[in-house]
Amino acid sequence: MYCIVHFFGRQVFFTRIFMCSGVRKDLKEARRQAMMDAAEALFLEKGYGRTSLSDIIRRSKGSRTTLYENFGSKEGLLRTIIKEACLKAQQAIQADDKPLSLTEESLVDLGVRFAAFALTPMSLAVFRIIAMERKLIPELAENFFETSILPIREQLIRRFQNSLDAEKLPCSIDRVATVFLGSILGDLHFRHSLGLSKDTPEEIREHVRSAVRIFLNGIGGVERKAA
Amino acid sequence: MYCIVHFFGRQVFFTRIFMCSGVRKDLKEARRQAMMDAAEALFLEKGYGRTSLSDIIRRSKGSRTTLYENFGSKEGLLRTIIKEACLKAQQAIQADDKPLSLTEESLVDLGVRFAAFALTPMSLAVFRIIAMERKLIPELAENFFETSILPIREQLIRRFQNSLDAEKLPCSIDRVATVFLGSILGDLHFRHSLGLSKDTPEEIREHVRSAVRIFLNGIGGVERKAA
DNA sequence: ACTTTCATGTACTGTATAGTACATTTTTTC
DNA sequence: GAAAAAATGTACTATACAGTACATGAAAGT
Repeated sequence: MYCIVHFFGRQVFFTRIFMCSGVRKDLKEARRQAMMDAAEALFLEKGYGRTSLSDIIRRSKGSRTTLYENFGSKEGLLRTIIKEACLKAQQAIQADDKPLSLTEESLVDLGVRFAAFALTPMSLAVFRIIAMERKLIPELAENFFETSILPIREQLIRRFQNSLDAEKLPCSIDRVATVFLGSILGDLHFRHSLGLSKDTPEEIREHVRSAVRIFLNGIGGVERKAA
Repeated sequence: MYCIVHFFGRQVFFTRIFMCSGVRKDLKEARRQAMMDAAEALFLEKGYGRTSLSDIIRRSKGSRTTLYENFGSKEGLLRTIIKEACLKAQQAIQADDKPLSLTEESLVDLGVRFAAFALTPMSLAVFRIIAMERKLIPELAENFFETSILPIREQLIRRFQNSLDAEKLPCSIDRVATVFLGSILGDLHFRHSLGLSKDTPEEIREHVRSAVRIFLNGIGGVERKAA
């Protein structure tokens, strides 16, 4: 048995593999994975509509037949990619479930990790694709939201419920969490979605720090200043 | 002279017009406008990639030749539509330049008008299209940002400069304005871009009110609470 | 009224592409 | 080691579409 392994960026696949028995499934799986990697890369790069199956086949060094056996159609491939992306997002977020105290530093850290995740080329591309193809895959749009933003919001809500006096807040805990996340991500996500700017990690941290400061003041329960 | 006027939804165009002299230019302009209306509607509905020129020609009851004479190419048509949308946005925002005091009611009103504008099907569609085609029309992406978000932010910044003591703020005035707008729009725009939910005006107002309250507390300049 | 000019409509071309059918190669089974 | 089964590669089909060329028809000038 021998195999030739190609490296294409972060993408690994096998060709010309003469195997001992029982390895077939692995090969099939490897091909499938190679196709998904290629499709993912191309969808991120050019979007769903502009990516042709031939592109994907070329890049993955696979074949049309294999693609159709694994995914059934172009749409099937898209669904698989998006689902996988959601799964990855979920795992990344769960792995990131650090204990959270309501100090500036702690919230800034949470915010920066959240922003860093949401501004990943991957996250942005998935967002764009779903925004565009939302009529094709509406249930995956929900899935995306539920596995990316919602877990973080719920983590925040739990934390707030334990530490904040709901009576003294200017609005419900749910809204507090929503407003907080929005203030962190709103501007950044909007600009990055449009490909307008690529803020440095330092700039992002500074922005998040500003948002956190205003937020912590904001839920402090002191009387407002009118001008 | 007589003309037959067709109504197709909000779209008006003329066919079979036998005119007195000098009206030709008007007809040409009407045709051009009909095409832009049709293209706009279709781009909003199906996106740029999924809309074919034949669709647009059919819907506008115009002809291929006219389309190419007016816009040169499909991309030219897209550019025209986006530019026009930016222009409309700019006008809508300028018309909306009410005097602003830093009271809760005043900021809620501003926020609600801002959100209402940004969550318009039109605004969302333009956003989606630019996000998707940003590599085709990068300068229009900038243009979009500069004519939609930026004017409002600058209006806020001017207002803040007049009324707030920069020394007492937790961060620069620019960031204050950015964070404020983000806290209002972040969550709403994200969900609406994905087509996930259609909040009622009441819900939007409640959300904006929450954001404004937290914000006004937040810039109050009091010491933060740590937990 | 006749010609010129401009606007419009339509038929066509070349290309790209999703999906299918079949041929080829590799692995398993006996 | 030959036949069967499975996986893979490739050639093809049908279609959709952007863009072009040309034909048709109406208004303007004289």
